[in-house]
Amino acid sequence: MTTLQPVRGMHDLLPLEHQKHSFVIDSAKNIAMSYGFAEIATPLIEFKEVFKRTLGDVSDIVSKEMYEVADRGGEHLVLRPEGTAGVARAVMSNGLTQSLPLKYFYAGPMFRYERPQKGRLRQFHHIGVELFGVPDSVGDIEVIALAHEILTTLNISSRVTLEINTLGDSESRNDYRNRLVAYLRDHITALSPDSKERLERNPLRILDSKDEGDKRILKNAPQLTESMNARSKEVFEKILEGLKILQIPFKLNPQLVRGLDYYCHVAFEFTTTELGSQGTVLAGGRYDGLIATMGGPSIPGVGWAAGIERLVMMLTQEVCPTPTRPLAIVPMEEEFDIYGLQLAQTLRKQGHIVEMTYGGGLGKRLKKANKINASHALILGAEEISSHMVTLKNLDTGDQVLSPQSQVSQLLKDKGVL
RNA sequence: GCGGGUGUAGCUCAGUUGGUUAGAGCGCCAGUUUGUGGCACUGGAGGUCGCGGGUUCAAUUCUCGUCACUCGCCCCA
Repeated sequence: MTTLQPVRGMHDLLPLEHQKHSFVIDSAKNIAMSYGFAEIATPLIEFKEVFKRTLGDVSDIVSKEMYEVADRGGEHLVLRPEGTAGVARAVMSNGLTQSLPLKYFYAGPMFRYERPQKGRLRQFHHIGVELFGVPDSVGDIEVIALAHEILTTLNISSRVTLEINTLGDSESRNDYRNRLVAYLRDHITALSPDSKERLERNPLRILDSKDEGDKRILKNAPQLTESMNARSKEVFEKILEGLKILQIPFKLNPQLVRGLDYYCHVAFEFTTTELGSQGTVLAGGRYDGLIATMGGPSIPGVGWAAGIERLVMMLTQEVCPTPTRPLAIVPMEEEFDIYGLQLAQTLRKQGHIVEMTYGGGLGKRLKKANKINASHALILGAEEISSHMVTLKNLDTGDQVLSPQSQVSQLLKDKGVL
């Protein structure tokens, strides 16, 4: 029995669920394309270095959450834990840095060796966008506007809050980091065990600690804004101004920081209270140093990623498209099946969705037609076949008419049925 | 990685203070209906009570372990 279980934290996507995933992906992709973003796909497996260098050695993702595989040549490979580093790698591998800007959309599975929960799986799915080569705030604004539009189309933007903050440029960020560490060192004995450890590895993350004691200490801690230099402040102001003009509501959150090393300047998250402790639905920011960190030229970038499973959990019934009802081919006897297949083929070419019914007589097959939620049954008995006719039965009203096979498509289209 | 909860039919859940053949609703299959489905009625299939060890004359029930899911922490989308 155990071997029939899927691997922990990895789920099958059955048709009902898969439809929702596809709906999210297709909606997002279409909107992204209307902004000029083009779809890209990178391998699921990369050299470990790709993530180690970009995400930062101290991040949990790199230090303990990567699925590692050694290939037969002894290379250290990993299943990708996120999409940005792979896309950045592809940009360089393919020499795409020559014609900027680059605007990419991607969707696909990611892998993290974490303890599964609702909305947090070991194999999960992201959609995301990356914009390379635009240093100005328009880039940030546009990318956030794109995110907002996708969430609006999926009908979840009203149940989500855009939280936004700036980490400043590296000068500002380093200055703040030093001041924060100095302050916290004075209070180290009162810090929670988690935060004591973070003080060494990733002090900025202490800012969103949920520990009450930590929160008390942080009340008097130096503020990020105090360390912002003039340019960093100006850049951030411009972004906020742009969001206001585009009427995208946001909430400043000075505690919002990023776990991953490559972020600078703006950081943002669309969060919800509907998903328990997995409140972040879409998150991103600017990563001007990323390409350079990987050994490429200094090319700025900004982007975001969203968890498809989390988006799917927030979908409401109304937005999910209901699949078009099929037409059911109902041959009355097995020997007529082949005529049914012929008719089905013709109708599909004319744009209809057509399903065969398999096995049994008329009664049984109508039952099956009903079960697949067909709108009409196309009945083929001895009489119909000898005269090239078909009985078209409306399964909602029970009405039926005899029609020449060659005219049944037109008949349906006249009634508005595809 | 740490702490708590849960696990009985395909699904949602009853139940057993440890005792013979473990139940319901929905779903599924068949029949009433061999050229007419849905509704109704009748019948049927489907469970090693998550898995493994321990206690006991006897374990689905008590106990330990394990796996999965779930809630919180960590982290993150």
